[in-house]
Amino acid sequence: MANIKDVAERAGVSVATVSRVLNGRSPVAGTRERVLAAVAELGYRPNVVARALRTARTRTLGLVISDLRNPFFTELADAVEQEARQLGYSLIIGNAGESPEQQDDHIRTLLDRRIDGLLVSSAGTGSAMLGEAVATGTPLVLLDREVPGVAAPCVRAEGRSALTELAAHLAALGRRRPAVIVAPAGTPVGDERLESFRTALAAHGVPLPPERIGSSPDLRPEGGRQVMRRLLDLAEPPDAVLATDNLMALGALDEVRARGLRVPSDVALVAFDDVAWFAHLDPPLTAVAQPTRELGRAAVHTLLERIEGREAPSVLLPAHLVRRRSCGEPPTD
Amino acid sequence: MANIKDVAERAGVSVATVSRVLNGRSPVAGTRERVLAAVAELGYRPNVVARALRTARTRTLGLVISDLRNPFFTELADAVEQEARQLGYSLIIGNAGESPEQQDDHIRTLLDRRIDGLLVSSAGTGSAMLGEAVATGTPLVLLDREVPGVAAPCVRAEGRSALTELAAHLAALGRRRPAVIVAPAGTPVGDERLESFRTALAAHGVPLPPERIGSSPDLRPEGGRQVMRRLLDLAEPPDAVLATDNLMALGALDEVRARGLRVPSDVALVAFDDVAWFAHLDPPLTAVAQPTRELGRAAVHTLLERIEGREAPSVLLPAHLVRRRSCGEPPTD
DNA sequence: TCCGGGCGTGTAATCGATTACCTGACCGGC
DNA sequence: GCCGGTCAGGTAATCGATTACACGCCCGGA
Repeated sequence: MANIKDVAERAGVSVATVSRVLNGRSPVAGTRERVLAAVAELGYRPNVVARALRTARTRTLGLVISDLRNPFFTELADAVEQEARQLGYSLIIGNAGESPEQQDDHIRTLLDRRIDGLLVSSAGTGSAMLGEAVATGTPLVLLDREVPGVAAPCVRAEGRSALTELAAHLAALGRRRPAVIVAPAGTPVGDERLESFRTALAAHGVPLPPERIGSSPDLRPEGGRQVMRRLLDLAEPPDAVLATDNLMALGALDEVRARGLRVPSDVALVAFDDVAWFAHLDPPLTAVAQPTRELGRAAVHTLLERIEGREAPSVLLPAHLVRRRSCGEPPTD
Repeated sequence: MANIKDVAERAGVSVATVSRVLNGRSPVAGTRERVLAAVAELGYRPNVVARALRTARTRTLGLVISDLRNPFFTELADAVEQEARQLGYSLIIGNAGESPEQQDDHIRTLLDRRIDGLLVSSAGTGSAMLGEAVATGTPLVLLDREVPGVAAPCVRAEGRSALTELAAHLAALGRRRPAVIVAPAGTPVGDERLESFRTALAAHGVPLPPERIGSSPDLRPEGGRQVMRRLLDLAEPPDAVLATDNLMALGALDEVRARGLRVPSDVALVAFDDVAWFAHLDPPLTAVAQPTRELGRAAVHTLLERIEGREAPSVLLPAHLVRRRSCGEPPTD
């Protein structure tokens, strides 16, 4: 592959001039054209590696995602990638698969590659490498999940208003015994969603007793199914269940069906994260939709602010309720 | 961040010695330990960018995936990433979103970054940049989709045996009017699947007339739904439908339900690509499962062969039928 | 005692760009 | 006619590693 020296020789100028032409600096018309002609003839493309070494900027961002196979995170990763590319950055995606060790492994690799900035939707309750990242001075922005003790802005959605709407929706439909399937203990988002929902229900005089709150062992269908099993075995089983993650909701739905029960007539089901598939389930699932694309966009912008040395606050975007048929009402559209 | 010179000074040796210690060459015990101690004290990590410039190897692979939001490709990307990482390579994923322009954009960027090798599951019928990649001498391996005119090995699954099994399965269940929803015209995999299925059906004396073959305008649910609409409007509607992609199958299912018909009693439904969600649909979908993990693994290995300058043949792995309930039989397990 | 070989380590070139600094040409004003 | 300013463009240092080559030391054999 041709390098800058080849171009310089062909155009009869020095490498400095070639570099200046390509970076839009001084040269005059005649020289400029000769250089551009040489570039075109040789099919020259600057070596990004060499440039990165010299300028100490790789124009690459890193994204460590907690679980790429969870469709919510797939969408989020896609949104981040698109925004990054639009702004001239490449993105290296690492999938932690909900394992803190793999997450650390990825962060380590990304730091070694001298990425300009790092986005992390942390698996588990955080990890040692996050501190290391901050220590090296690599700009860091947390995505979707807050990590206690890590000094970095966090970009995520808040469910308060959507859950308020949901509580009203359920109350209007006469559901009086709600239950919640929450993420494994210690996940901050899960706790927040639970509390918001409890508060919203209370406003309608509907209680949320401890026995109708189940913590799933994992963020996968099987975990959701286990909790749903326990809930349906209750002497007074719930008439509406909110799962705080889309995969857990799927497992919960499996359990309902396995018992020959029906959604929504026997029990209403609502999920967090409105993934594309929900519209194709039977019945289509009512869901709290996070603004995925905006989250990705905001995350990249926040990170770029930090890369350019500016302070950047955390971002909280509102989620909203998408009413479908899993609570017993016809869809609004 | 500390560099190799800092380590050398601290250990009282030259940079060459540090490099040799870190790369497992000559130095003797005493020196070696002093260097390692200095490395530990300074928290030194080699600068991958500088190393890549010098050695002309980035230890990075590129993957351009046709549509990251299609769960089949998400799984495939995940499989590729895991295998690459295990072998000491990072992976940069680019999502083409089924657009040849975006695909070219990504390939361009990846070549500029001097990745060691490129994996592409090409969107559309291929693109100009694929030729460019070959021209630069960057090792290239095609994934899932063959591209005519591009001289590169292709790693994919073949459905012949699974479709033979499927034809027998359908025949045994008394389905005599099969139909197929194929990918947009010109997609080689789609054509192959269609022909394999036709041949397999013929062995059971079941015809597949042209009016029961519908080509979808895209690889998304809406396209599948449109074709299904046409099929169900036929004077003699099909009693079994095979969709050659998982998203088209979803749309087809929507149409069946929208008409108040049932799967499998009114029409059987089978999809290509066994994505995790299929098991959670109602009824769980029978599917032709591609060996995703093995495909990813084989793709990375094939690419590494080429990177090391060896010839590598194309790889064809067998898909297999996963029987669930969407054709009318209870699941085998 | 001297010489050769092997081994450990240092010196410096190199990868391909960017960029600070310098040079020389040209022009205008006095 | 001389001097200073402007500007295009060249020279060379630099980023942080790897590695060819050279050097010096030590040891063994003649």
